[in-house]
Amino acid sequence: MDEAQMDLYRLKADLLKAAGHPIRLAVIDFLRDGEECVCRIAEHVGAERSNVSRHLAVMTKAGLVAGRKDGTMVYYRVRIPCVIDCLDCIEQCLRERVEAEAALLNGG
Amino acid sequence: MDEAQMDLYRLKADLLKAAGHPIRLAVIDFLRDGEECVCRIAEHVGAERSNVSRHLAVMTKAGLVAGRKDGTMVYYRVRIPCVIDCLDCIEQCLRERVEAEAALLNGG
DNA sequence: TTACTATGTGAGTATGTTATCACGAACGAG
DNA sequence: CTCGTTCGTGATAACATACTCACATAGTAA
Repeated sequence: MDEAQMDLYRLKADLLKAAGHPIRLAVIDFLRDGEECVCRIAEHVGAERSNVSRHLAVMTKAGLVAGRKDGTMVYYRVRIPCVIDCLDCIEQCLRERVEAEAALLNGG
Repeated sequence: MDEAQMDLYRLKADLLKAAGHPIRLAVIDFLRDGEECVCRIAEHVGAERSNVSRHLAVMTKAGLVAGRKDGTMVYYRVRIPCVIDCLDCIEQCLRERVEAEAALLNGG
């Protein structure tokens, strides 16, 4: 097991962990169409602002999103465009799994 | 925020969390070309068998992999084919991020 | 039967994550 | 200036995860 290869796995795992929370997925989805302030994000996902702020910090550290300050507001946006595609791919995985389970139940 | 939508986010997050560990990513990568027993997996990723066994249990619960018993051995395989594509997509995200950072350093 | 192997699991410890509350810094309005 | 808003963060508690060791189970082989 190559150590450089293991480092790549670590980077990938960090990215996956940063995305692996329902609130954070909801945030990313909300930012699909453009930037939003923390206040609106918190309202949309139905969580406390301080909590959302921490989730945004986690995603910022992972490079998933980025914030832009404007007065008292901070507007966040998705930083890597293909993250959206990845999440759609995950949803496809979920559908595949559900279909496989259904096939199993039908004696496939 | 729709409750059904939140449930979908929870499912996605569970899948992402199940994949979000370097050892587990190494295992999935190792299983690209077919099934392998726990013994060989543990040897390949350089971790204790009991530890690998637990990681496999996590991934099995999430539906990422599945095991097949044959004598004393248990052979694991990737259960959802498109998981492989997803991970390649994640790697692409990593590359995009690195390029964005490089562009930033070059004054882009 | 005994000896050996492969696998999984209970117990314990260490570490990491999440949510909440209270607070402070930064900014705009008046 | 003061007041209210937005945002982030320290402290804490509750919870989840990861790893190791020792052991149990289930199978193979002699």
